[in-house]
Amino acid sequence: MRGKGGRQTIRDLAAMAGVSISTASKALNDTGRMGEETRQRVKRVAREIGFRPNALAQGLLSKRSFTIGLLTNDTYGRFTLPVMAGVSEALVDRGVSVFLCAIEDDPALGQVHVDAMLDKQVDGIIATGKRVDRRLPIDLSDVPVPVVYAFTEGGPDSVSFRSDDAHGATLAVEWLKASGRQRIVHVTGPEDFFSVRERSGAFRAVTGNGATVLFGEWSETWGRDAVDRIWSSPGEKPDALFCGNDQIARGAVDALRERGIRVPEDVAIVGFDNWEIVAAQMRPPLTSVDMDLKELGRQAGLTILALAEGQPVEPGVRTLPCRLVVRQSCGVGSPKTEKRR
Amino acid sequence: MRGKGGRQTIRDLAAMAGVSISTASKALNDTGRMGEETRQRVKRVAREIGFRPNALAQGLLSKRSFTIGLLTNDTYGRFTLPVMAGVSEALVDRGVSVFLCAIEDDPALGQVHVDAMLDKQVDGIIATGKRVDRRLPIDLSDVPVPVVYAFTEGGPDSVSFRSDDAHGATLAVEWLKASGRQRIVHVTGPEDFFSVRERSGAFRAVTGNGATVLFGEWSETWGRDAVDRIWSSPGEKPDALFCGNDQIARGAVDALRERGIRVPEDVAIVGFDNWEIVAAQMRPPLTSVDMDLKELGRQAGLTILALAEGQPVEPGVRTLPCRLVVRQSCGVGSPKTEKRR
DNA sequence: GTCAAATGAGAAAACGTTTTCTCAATGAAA
DNA sequence: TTTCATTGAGAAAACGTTTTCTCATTTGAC
Repeated sequence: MRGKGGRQTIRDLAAMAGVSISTASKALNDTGRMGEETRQRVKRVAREIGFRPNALAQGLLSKRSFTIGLLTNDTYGRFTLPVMAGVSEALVDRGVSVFLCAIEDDPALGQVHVDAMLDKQVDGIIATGKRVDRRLPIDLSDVPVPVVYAFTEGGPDSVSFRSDDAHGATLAVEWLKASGRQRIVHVTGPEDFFSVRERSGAFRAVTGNGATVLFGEWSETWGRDAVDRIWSSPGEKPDALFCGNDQIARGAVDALRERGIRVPEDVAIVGFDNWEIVAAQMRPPLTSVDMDLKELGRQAGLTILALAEGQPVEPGVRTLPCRLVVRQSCGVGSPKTEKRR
Repeated sequence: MRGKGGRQTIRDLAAMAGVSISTASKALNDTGRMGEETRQRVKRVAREIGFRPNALAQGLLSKRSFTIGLLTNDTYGRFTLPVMAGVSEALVDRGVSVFLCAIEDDPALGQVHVDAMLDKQVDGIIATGKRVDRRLPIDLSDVPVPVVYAFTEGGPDSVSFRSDDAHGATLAVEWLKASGRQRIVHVTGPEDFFSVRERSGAFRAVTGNGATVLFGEWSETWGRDAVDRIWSSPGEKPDALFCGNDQIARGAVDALRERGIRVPEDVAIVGFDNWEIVAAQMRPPLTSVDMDLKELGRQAGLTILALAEGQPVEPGVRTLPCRLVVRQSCGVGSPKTEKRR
């Protein structure tokens, strides 16, 4: 019935149901006036022939395409994928589809994608990236549709979402303290990252003044180097490491093992990002702070939808709480459940 | 000029250029007949006001939306992301945008996404997955638009693309042999994977009959276990391991190091997938077979476009050659370049 | 000067919807 | 019966393009 060359239009439907096009439309949308029997007949025929309205035609008239764009410069997709999943999940049952545009760091490419999306009359654009304190290489401040920023820096007066990294760090430290650790060291990424400063700030605040923070890069190598540096200097050694991401944690655990130091018995480890593919494969599996990027995506999706519908949305930065995903790198005494705020 | 409420339509453009709508349209599309001066004037005004035609209106008329859908059940995006990048790269400068739909393994969700895309009149759908010998949880055999399968099993008479895993395995083995290795063992994933059989088949063919193949799972743990098993059994030890993926390779390297066996001096390692984030962070960095999924995506994109334009495309499975990405896990004597077929 | 061909440009139809307007038929109140 | 409100349903306009027609004017050949 379907299939063969082009879909059924409302004109076909109207003919089959023996009504006019306008009546057919009104029947389907539960608007207008007509006999109940007529309305049901149209609906029944529609169901039978599998009629689905052409969204292009609807969009032309309604000025709503039920389409949004997700712009990202995060090539690996490590941050973008969860965000995308959240956006999609929030919007799919409202009939909204998502254009994904990976623009690397190329402004020209970005412009091409943005233009293509605007031509297609997207109802809004969500900008996302790989770093919360950097802008995308393209200026979205005067595109003619609403824009929401997620995990990337937005312009002034923009609506943006990011995780509450200070909260994440606090969760980690409190967990370590609660499991009896006294001397916690924070091994993290480059200090010019906003999230590094957020996390280390909270770390210092919660641990007290003296606590050590080591800044480096986002790599396993740095995790190993940091451990080497700590354990080859004199003085008391830490009984816990809070690492700035899961890769650093991985490097640290490897280096500890090589030194014959046991995790979690001698040293407990907490990571950041909860990058499943790393955290869960480690031995022992890594307890890690999850930024809940999917939820962030969900909220960004709902917000862009609200904006598209003309609802007012307060500009500003919204931060979302983190979660601690407990695995075995902090000891087995700990409950295995997740901890939420 | 732009921005304020709604974009300029061709009607505005025509008025500003002092011509009729039809003349404006023909001027922009270099069709129809008119004075050269008129044509240029229209184009100039269009440029000045930044006119861009509404793709919804164009699509309504032309039956082409310049939009395609990418359907995937690969949640991590490990395979989907490179494919997506290739698709997008191939299509963006032809004005085609891509809907990304992650459907997990949920048929109902898949149907919702497919329906939404069809409503939006996508010109075609590319189906992609996480495993070459499994179907998506939804039947695409009678959607009314062209479908191309990439890195997932397509129906009979479908057009599909996958990497030539036998070729990849051959590349790996020949590289190891060329660098003087004699006793190569293949440590790979579960035998019920088509790609495992492809690779191990080629491995056996190239190494000669006696060569050992160990089937297991796709994890670091299995890589470690395999090394333990090999080195704790009696007999001559291998001087090279060809691993079924990069995670297995990683586990193997870790286990070897713990045994004091040097990589690459004592044992050379080649991985599969060239998953940058794993392969490049390892120490030593891992030489790995790259399935060139981006190229696969590019070709899928071009193919779906051809189909959308009504060009005939031969059904069947197309396999694409792999590349060997040489890093340091096979010795430094080897050239540092990539090897292609 | 006549006629055919070429040129320049606009009118109108079409794409598939939704929405507003119109109108005839029905029913009820006087 | 007349009048008026209500009901059911269709006609037409609109959304922003592209394309096909039509037509008046100019050009060129004789």
